[in-house]
Amino acid sequence: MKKKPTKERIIETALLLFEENGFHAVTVDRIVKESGSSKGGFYHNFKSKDELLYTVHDSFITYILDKAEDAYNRYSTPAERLYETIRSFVMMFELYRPHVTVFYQESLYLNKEYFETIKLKRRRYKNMMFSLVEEGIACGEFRKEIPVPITSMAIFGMTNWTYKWYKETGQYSIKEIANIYADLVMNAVLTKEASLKPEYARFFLRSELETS
Amino acid sequence: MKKKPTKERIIETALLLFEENGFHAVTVDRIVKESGSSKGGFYHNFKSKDELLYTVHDSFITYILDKAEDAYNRYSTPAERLYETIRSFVMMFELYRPHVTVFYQESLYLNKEYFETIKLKRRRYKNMMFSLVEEGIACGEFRKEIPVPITSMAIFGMTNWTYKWYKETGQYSIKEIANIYADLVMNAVLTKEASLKPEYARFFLRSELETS
DNA sequence: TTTAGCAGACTAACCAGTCGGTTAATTTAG
DNA sequence: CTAAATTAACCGACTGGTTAGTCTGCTAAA
Repeated sequence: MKKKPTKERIIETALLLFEENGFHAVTVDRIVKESGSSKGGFYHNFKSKDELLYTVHDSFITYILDKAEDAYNRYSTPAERLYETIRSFVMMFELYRPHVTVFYQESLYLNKEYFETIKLKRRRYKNMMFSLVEEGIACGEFRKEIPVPITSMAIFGMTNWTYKWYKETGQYSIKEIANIYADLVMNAVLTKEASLKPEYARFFLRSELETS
Repeated sequence: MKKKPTKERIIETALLLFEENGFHAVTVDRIVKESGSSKGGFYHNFKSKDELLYTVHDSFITYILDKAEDAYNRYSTPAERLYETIRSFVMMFELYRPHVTVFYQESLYLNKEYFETIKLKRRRYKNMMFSLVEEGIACGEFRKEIPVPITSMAIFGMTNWTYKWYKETGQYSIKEIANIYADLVMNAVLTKEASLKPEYARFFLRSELETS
């Protein structure tokens, strides 16, 4: 049984403590104690408590940017891309819910320089969603009466909010939730014609009656 | 020119400071200074810094519960009730955005007893949304394949998230945003038949072409 | 020998809350 | 109505506890 490196142990412990108690309510002494490390160990691996917070932020946004680019490259129509982006984002909560919580809850407390770096990556993610919706409207798959920025932020809100309530032990699996969210969004944005395309039928949930 | 009472001035100042900097990054000394009061004035009006945080929380949740009950009583079909609830919720941001920010951002730091009180009211609001969706499915206006809890939380997420990005100076007015959100949700949840009812036509945005 | 990694006692700064005192309003007594 | 007494509202210097970060030193690997 080989022990994980100190740095990793500190990050993992801090992540869970920050999630539950908030950045300011968690002391370095507590992180150090619960991760089985020491003040010396902590400040050997991190310049400051702020740098630790930044590390947690960056690991998540880097991961999710990667996933979104992936969904974009694997599919060719806006409808498919949006569908996959939403599903992969929601399914990410299985592994990264604590990261997301800290990301959205504690970013206020990031130092100015750290905050700027994160903001850039965050903006890149936002722009990807805007483009997705814009392309969908441009090619006639999405309804043209829904404005790009508001629709995009609505989708973000719906998916991001999951961190506030999702529990692994809940009655719906993360995959089911992902499919429901994707269904809701596709119903909300697709034009009538696009939603009737047989190759897009897979986007929609089926009611029990239809299956019989 | 009569001055507002100390208590109000403290609440208003604290609200803005908490919103921008977070509860723990704002000291009582700073609140006192920027509101033109003093330590004595502060502790005369509040038992503790925690009680001030509670006051801010309670004023918002009480207001929004009221609005939701109102929307419920003024209309008689689930579709109309949901439509109005969403619109009144989003329009609330015009006045209460700082409250909402503090409500969702700093509730971690509420004392146990205070937190319990707020949790009860929060739960009442959640239950209202669940009932709304449930009744819509039961009477056949909403699609029966969308599960009540997930759909409800999706609607919450979409609307609540607004506090993260809404600016009064943005290109869309709060009323426009409210109408767009309501359109998206109605498209997502209504059955085909319900959405064709002429009395529900007002729920949907019209594209420029249709108006000519 | 050197140095990376870590341990833990120590410190300086910060901050929520206290306390003794002041002023202004309201109530009571004559 | 007037003076005295009481209370509400407020002021700001001070304190005691807390906490991020430092520093000296130890151990084991290179």
